[in-house]
Amino acid sequence: MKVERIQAPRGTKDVLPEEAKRWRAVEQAVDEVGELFGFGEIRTPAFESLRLFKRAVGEETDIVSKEMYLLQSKGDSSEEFALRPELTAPVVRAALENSLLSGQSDCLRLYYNSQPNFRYEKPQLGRLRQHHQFGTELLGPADPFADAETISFAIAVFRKLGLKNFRVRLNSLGSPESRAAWKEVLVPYLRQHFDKLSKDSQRRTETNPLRVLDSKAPEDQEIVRNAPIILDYLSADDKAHFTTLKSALESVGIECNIDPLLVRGIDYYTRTVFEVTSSDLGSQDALCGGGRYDNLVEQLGGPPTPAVGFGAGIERLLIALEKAEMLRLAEEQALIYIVALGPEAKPKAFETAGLLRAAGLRTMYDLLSDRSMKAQMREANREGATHVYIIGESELQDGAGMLKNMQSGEQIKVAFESLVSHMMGVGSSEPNYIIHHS
RNA sequence: GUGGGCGUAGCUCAGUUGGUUAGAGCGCCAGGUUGUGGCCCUGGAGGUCGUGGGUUCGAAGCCCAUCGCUCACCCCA
Repeated sequence: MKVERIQAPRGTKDVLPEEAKRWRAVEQAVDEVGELFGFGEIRTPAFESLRLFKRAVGEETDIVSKEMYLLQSKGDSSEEFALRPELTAPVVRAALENSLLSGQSDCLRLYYNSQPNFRYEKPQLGRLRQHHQFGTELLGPADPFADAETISFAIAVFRKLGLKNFRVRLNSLGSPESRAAWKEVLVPYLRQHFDKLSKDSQRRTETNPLRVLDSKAPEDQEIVRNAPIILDYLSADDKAHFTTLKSALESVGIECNIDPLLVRGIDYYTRTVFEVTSSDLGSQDALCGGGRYDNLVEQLGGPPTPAVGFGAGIERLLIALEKAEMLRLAEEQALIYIVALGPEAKPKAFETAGLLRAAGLRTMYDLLSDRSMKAQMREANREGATHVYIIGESELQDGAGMLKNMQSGEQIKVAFESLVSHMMGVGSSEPNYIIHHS
């Protein structure tokens, strides 16, 4: 009988047990940093009203115009939905919907962890159709230290995980007024060199001139290099904001590369934009991207509320950590493997495992039927058992099993009823991962 | 979306200009040790050569399509 195998959808990945340990290490690090910074966790639905993204991210952006998964809705609702391609808009929506902003003059500090995002793209290493992000959103503060706080949150996670070979790129896109002034100079400049620009950049000159700046096409490089830069068109306030941010980051040892060519593909950004890239990643090298979005909350129907945040890709972070061989998982705590010989021993093994587990001791036993001692021992060894507790016919008779230390090979008889207390002296409660820093 | 590379056992890979029963290492299972793991020795299981067509006396190798991975672009986390 030949049955067609159904595959996982293109651009999605299964996370298997070994890999899942690495995921948990990253997720733990994010939660710890969130705790450390006093941010509260938020989780939002995987799909939202399509209008949310059209309004927030921008209808002309690639993300909205060609990368969204649209959902067909049942019933008579004419509402269209989309799997979320990013998290800032949903988080802002949730904050407004749950009145998190009203009645408090303080700022709202939110973070999210391991949240799936969906974009219909051609898959590549580090570019999936479903990928996961952690990130933050600070709603309320206009202060440049909020920008510094945001970047430093991201860096704290990376440092905690021992990531190296990463670089922070920073730029300011200015307030809408500054940007308009700059565009008035930039667009004529690009038109002036129109013939020499790459096809893509010619198109972008009209649709999204900012994006010409981070073109990688060789023929664009010189034109881009001599193009008017936004930093020269910033208002006094924009400039002061940027300067304060730069020195704040410097004061905590976060090195930034000011990159006037850094633009980002989402419409809502104002002033600060930044990106963290890794040299261990190939062409999809952005680990984290974010910036300030002072007008978005209002655009989504809230009160005028300045805000800043970032999103970071977990799959990419894991690739970078693996390339640099950074994330080492520590050896596990004690593990007891019960070897049961014969059908009479199995119930006793199950019962004993229950007692050990109730006492917080990791315990396993063979789930296959009637396997030889050799097979069970081999599996115990493979699973990394520190101890094996053997229950056979004679052990059942005299009420005591054989406890073997797998490292030394020594074995002693331990009565069924005293096994738990005996093992309690052996177990440890080490954390299940450690991180190497150099 | 555009252009290039790849697809042989669970994994990493061999497979000579198309030529009989498609191989290795690791892993897995069993035996050597009638109730003792790791090391060693012996044996075994496991492959519609990604899938579907085509060319040919004959295809893992050639041609076409398709699926998947991958690299660069586009875009981005």
